[in-house]
Parts: sequence; structure tokens; C-alpha cells
Amino acid sequence: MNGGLLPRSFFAGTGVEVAPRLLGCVLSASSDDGEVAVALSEVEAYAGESDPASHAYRGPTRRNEVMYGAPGHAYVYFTYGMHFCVNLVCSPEGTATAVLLRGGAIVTGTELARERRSVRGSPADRDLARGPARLCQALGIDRAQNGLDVCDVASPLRILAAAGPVGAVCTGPRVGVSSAATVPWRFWIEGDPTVSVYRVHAPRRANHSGGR
DNA sequence: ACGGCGATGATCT
DNA sequence: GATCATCGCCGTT
Repeated sequence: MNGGLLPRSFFAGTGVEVAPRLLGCVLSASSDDGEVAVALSEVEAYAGESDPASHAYRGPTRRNEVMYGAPGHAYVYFTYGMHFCVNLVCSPEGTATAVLLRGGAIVTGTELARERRSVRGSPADRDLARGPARLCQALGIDRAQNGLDVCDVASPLRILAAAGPVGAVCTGPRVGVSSAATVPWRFWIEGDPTVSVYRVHAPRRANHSGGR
């Protein structure tokens, strides 16, 4: 229980089954700049084509093709014009179930994470990887990491077993999801300060004014 | 503590 | 052309 690489069989279940077991596990990202690793404190499960909130809801596309592939790979997507988020693909292959990594505590490379997150100001350490886009920024994850095998010991992006006991697990509705909001597929560690602040999805009003 | 909102572009219809 | 699995800033309690 000292942070060994997780076997691919860890991802044998569906996203909903795998998600809570990922809490406390460590995602490690290495680059020329160094290594940053986070102990996961918050995740969300997505269920593929049967899930209205999933990117796979409308079937396979170029963007979501990694989710349809083998389990244990990273699905990275770009959203809101400026942010990246990362999922880990689960099983069975072809069903496109996955787990979105929403937050964690930096356990390696705090200095590098601070640099990457200090575009403006200097966030508190607990905010370095608190939220899915912040987590990617702290780890330096972008399009280049899409499709990487996190179960390969030689991969620059790897998933490791929890280094110690994990606290009590809580569940609740997913964040920022405009449909299927009632399914309690968000999992987090009770009382962990690196769990993101929950916000209900706020529909954005279209701008219909003809200008002004 | 909480709510509104702008930034900014890929993706899909 | 609308919608986004978001974040940070700024205003009000």
C-alpha cells in the first residue's frame, strides 16, 4: 500500500463502480519541467450512451473516441474556451464509461504546481488542484495527454495506489451538469479541504438582443 | 458565504 | 449558432 502502479484490472468495473475506489489514489504527471502528483479527493462517474450528461450520449465522435477504447487510458477534453479536464476510461471496452477527476491534494511537485497555477496571484496550496480544470493546470495536462495509458509504468501520466488509509466517502449529485442532475455519481472524501465547492448548474441566458 | 457574469473556442446540429 | 463535466473577479450580505 505504498503507491504502486494500479493494474488495468482496477478499471474492470463501470465508472460508477470504479469512481469511489479512485479516491486517495495518486495521479502522477511527468514532463521536462518535473513531476507533479495529486492524491484524488473528488471524482465523478459518467455512464456512456445511456447518460444524458456524458460526452458519449450521442454516440462516438472524434472528440470522445478515447472513451470508447481500452480502460485505463486518459480522456482529456477542452471546454469553455480555456480549460482542460481529464477522465480515466473504465470498462467494458466500447461502452464509454469513465470517471472525471475533479480535485485532489498535491503530494509531489508543489513548487512546480504553484508556478503553473500562479498566472495571477498565488492560490493557497489547497486550491492548487481543487476543481477539474485546476487539477489539469497543476499537472500540466492538455491535449498532448489525451489517450495516454495510465497503467503503463513508462507513461508520463500514471495512476498509483493510495499511500495510506482513505477517509469516509460521501456521494451526491454531479457538478455543472444540466441533465440527469439527480444521480448521485459524485464521490468525495468527507471533510477534505481539496474538494471543490459544489455549485448547482446555472443555465446561461442566451443573448438575443440585437446588440445595442 | 454566495451570486452574477465575462473570458474564449471546440464541438456538434 | 447554441451549448458547454469551468474559473476568477467583483459585488452584495
